[in-house]
Amino acid sequence: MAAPREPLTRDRIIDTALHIVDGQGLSRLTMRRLGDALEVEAMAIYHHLPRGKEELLDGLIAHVAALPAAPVRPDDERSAAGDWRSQLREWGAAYRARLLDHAGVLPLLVTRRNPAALAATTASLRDVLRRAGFLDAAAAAGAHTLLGYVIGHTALEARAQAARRADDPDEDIDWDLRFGTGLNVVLAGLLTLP
Amino acid sequence: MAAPREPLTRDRIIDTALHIVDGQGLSRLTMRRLGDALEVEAMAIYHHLPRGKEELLDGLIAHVAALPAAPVRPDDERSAAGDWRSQLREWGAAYRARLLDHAGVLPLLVTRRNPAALAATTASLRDVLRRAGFLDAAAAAGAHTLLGYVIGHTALEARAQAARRADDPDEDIDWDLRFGTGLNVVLAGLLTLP
DNA sequence: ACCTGAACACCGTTCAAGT
DNA sequence: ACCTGAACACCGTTCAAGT
Repeated sequence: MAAPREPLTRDRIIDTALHIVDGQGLSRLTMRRLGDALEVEAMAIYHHLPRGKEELLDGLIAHVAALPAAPVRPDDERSAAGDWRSQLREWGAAYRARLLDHAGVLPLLVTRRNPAALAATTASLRDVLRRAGFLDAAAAAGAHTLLGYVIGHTALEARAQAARRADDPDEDIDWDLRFGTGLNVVLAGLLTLP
Repeated sequence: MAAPREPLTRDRIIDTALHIVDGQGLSRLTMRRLGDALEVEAMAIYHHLPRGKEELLDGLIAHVAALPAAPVRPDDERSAAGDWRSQLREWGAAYRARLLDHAGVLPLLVTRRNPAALAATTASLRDVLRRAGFLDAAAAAGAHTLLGYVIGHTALEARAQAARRADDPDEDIDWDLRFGTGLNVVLAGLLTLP
């Protein structure tokens, strides 16, 4: 008797696709290979993702990029004024780690596809800054500055790690330190906003 | 008599490819279409770019991303101390404009391909900061912070512009202003570096 | 040296058909 | 409702052949 196959699901499809991207790279993600990994014909995927590969890539972005900055408790009394800096430092470290874990998805984040995928994260950053006392306009601009830095700097890091090989060890950068330094620069600069 | 065809050249190939990407998007850049645009069979391209499409994309990145921050004159006496800020503001505006002009190449900048393409730009930024009086370590970190911000924020902008349509005018962001605000945040924060 | 033609092993996707 | 098989219009690339 055949093993009772797990039913095909949108979530399971996207999880499996992410696994392929993480393990073999974005260019190896094909509908046929994804079908193989799901033990199904490639065409079955279209039943759950009618827009095909476009929808699959949109799903990958949404899965990786939606990491909010604010903790679940929206009005934590214990968070002293000024604590927003360490909260954003923690968020930045977590977001960077997530992007590096799924570095194959990074190029998709810079495409015009699924532009809404970062809306929740941006809104969350804006809220943190607003609660810290920033005016609306400053909070909105600060959120974009922060997110832009984190995504861009992490992209530079991912690129540089590809160049690091035995015959080119002259550039020996501590990326943990460098990311933290830059994040502190941005956080310090936010204080100059009106 | 047939028109004397312009000889095929590495530069002409990459220029034509960039034209296709700018006009039709990265996904429409195929070796066959590129051959058509060059009035040549696609296979002729391989004679000038032996590594094929990989080398073509590497060339696109190098062509778009290598915009130095320092002017040609490396030791301009007239540049007063403190003028480095406006110099970096000008560079940032120019770099952003270039990335937006070739937004289709942006995803390639976040891939692991051609990791050396940003080396010249990074070195140039480091030099500007060093001449402004920053210590070596601070100049290196500051260069990455700046470049990361500019690339990341511009990527956010390119994404957002894809979402802007008639039925979604609630988010009406002045991106020129927003980019400048964030750049000023980063520049102000650099002053906190040792 | 430079380009072509034909061929190979792949793609994403449609569509009628099965259960 | 959910999946399959065959087919279509494409890809990137190799390789022998032309000039």
